Amino acid sequence: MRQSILFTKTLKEAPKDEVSKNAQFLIRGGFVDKLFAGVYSILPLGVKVLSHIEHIVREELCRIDAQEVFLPALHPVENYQKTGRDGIDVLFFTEMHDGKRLVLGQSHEEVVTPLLQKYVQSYKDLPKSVFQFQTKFRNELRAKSGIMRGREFRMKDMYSFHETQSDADRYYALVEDAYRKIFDRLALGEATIKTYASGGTFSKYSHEFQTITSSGEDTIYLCESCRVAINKEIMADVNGQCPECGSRALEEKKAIEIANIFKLADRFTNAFSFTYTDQEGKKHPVIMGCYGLGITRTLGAIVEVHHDEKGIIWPESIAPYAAHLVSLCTERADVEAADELYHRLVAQGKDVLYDDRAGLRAGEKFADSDLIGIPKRVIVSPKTLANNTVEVRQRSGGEPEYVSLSAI
RNA sequence: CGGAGUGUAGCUCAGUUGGCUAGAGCGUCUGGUUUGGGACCAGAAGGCCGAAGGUUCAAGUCCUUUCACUCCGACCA
Repeated sequence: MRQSILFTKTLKEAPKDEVSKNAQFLIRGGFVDKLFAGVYSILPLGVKVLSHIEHIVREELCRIDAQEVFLPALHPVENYQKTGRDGIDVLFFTEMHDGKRLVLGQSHEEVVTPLLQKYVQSYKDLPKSVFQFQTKFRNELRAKSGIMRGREFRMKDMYSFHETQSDADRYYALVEDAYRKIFDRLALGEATIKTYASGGTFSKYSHEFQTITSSGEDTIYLCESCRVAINKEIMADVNGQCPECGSRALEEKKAIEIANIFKLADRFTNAFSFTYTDQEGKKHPVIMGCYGLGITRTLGAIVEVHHDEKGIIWPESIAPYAAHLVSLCTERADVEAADELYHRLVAQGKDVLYDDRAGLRAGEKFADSDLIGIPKRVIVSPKTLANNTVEVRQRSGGEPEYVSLSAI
């Protein structure tokens, strides 16, 4: 991608009323734009990062036999009346011309449960797991923390269906393991802590995945030896002890919940009379689990964890581009040499952002490159061309490396 | 929905006890000089001062209403 054709521009200053680092850098770098409180446009660079995050999530979920679907965002209100959730206050309502009431999807139990019901009748049809990437709508009382709490946001949600609770528990553990791998690949593994949280009616606890960051909205208590944490909301229920080792040596941290896993038992399947027939011909309620992972929020969390005073430092796995080719060339012959290098990299299948903008000084280009945060920077200039090299630098710092043009 | 704060140029902000023909920096456009860390010089364009009422000879400035945004609560992925 030639940077000269990119329609977004970087900003020198952050919008005055954005406080959170994720919002400041994502807006300044041209990854997102705020339309109004809690509602953001995702711009070309942001789309690249988001799609890389989703690619990783998709790969790991497919490994545990989950199947991708894409469910509607418009839901008939009747489904919520069946589950008794038509009164919850985060729902956005709208209606059709004939007055039929609709809900803008805030979650998809009310859609996915009757969907699977159409295909699952027998124990032979279980277990099943489906997931999607969706825009969720939640009428938050207050949007805040940049893209971390929006009224419209992207989320991966997954639902699994089982014969028994023990099979659901087995899958729950598989999802936990898949999430661990996802967070490792997103360079959030270190900072992301499995956290005990309130479980609702059907299990003692649910589990959240909390990324430790000062801009987080949740307070968790971290047990260093187990690397698990307890959400403040249930500290009283666990008597202030780590549920795994009983330790009381817990450290208070601010964190942002980027994912959760939840046992639903027959909470939703009962509402739709969703049963399966076992070997003896008896009917049983299908047992469900649900597993959320906030894609937009994860994007924000990664920026919160990986930045310095100059800008974002993307992990390689999700960087918008594999490399930032920064040209400082002005003379025609040099510019042509830089162009040629860019075309060579593209021909090699490398996804490169090429700063070919004319008339900018080196300082401006470097500052933009720091802000955008592509981990590898390749500088081509009259100086390097005179030696038949390019200069390669890591965004994270360290000494430059000079690579011969013939080696590229 | 309670508390606090902010709305002035594309962006960040000045604007004193009401006197404004509304400013600066950045960005944009023209020309010139520069060219490895947001450089410099000269010029130009760009504003219904969030919106609606009101007070006044006079309102960006005071009053009322309203809308929006940010932060702190409550609530929530």
